[in-house]
Amino acid sequence: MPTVSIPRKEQIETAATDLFKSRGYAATSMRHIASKVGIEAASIYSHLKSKEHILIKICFKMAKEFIEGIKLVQKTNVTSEAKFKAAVISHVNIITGDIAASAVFWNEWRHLSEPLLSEFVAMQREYEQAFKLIIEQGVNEGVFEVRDISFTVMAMLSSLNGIQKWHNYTLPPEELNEAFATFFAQGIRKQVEE
Amino acid sequence: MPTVSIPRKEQIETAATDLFKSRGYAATSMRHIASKVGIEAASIYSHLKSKEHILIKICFKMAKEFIEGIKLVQKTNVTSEAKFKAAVISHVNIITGDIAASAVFWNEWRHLSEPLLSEFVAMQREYEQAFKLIIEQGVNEGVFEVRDISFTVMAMLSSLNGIQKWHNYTLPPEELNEAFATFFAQGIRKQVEE
DNA sequence: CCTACCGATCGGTAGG
DNA sequence: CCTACCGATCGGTAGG
Repeated sequence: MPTVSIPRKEQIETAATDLFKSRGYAATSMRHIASKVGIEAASIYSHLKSKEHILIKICFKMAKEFIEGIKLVQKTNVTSEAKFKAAVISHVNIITGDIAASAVFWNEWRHLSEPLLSEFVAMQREYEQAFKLIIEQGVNEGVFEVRDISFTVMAMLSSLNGIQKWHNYTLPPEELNEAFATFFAQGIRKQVEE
Repeated sequence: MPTVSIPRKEQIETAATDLFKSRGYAATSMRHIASKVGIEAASIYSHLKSKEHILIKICFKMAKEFIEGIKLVQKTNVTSEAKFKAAVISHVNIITGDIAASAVFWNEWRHLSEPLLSEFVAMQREYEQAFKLIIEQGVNEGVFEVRDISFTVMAMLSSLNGIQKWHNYTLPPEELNEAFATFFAQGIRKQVEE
């Protein structure tokens, strides 16, 4: 039974992603990546154009996944609370689906150079905006109540994107979903009396 | 009226903190720091031992502030909800008090080397533990209800420590306090009926 | 995919 | 606080 070997290009990208997460992009050298794969640094350039191109691929792959996820949620025809929870769950699933890439996406994007840097930031804003709209809908329907929508979105996204730093995964991914969705939904639910 | 000049050592530390925040520790060179202060790189060593010593000072200064803050809260004799809110407010105040140092504290500590690295991590754990105890108290008194205390603490701290990345400070610091305290307290408050 | 190598830059020291 | 400099390491290329 011959095992299907992983393409070298993918091996390099995976090794780089792990190293970018643990050491940071700037502190990771092409020699570190090559050594992890078992080849020489110069050989990487047979498969990939540059160190930054690896970073670009990781960052934009994740950004696209997040945006795609929330667009799917927007199209569904459910209550605003269900939509909100679905958006949170989508986000958690993408992160737990690739923790290393999520860490690079969140911590290393500043090392992108123009014009891709601006393009990346624009995608982040687009994503935040989509989240805002979902919350706004709930506010208009009287099920949510927030002090400031921008605050709420930033607080939530910081929390979710912080998962990649947790030393302590007490909950399995499926439960993490629900825990976040409930925690946040309750945090913005309109209080009947206080 | 002679202006009191800021000591060169402090100037260097401030410049370094800002650069560590914006470029990251690894991507910041002693020449960058020196240039920002207006001296030569070699001159920094008349004031400071090494690049890592600057990082050490920033990280431990912040860690101590956080621990000191929550210890003060623990000593107060108020309801568990008030104590919880005070702990959140203490955290927000420390961050907004020095955003750049907070960013370095949260994003760059992995560049510390042993044995200080382990010491730093132990301080983070101590802080998390203090937060857990406050929540536990509220759970035992029947005012809070959480799925998992570790989850709650990690989710909250990720959110709070994420403030330094916000591009969007919609709320002034005093309101940020209250917004966080209310958002989280509501997120863990025991629900009468659902 | 390798060997051999490039110019640039790094943290830090010597000596004043 | 500066000039001059050290060995190490960097991202990347030439040529096979």
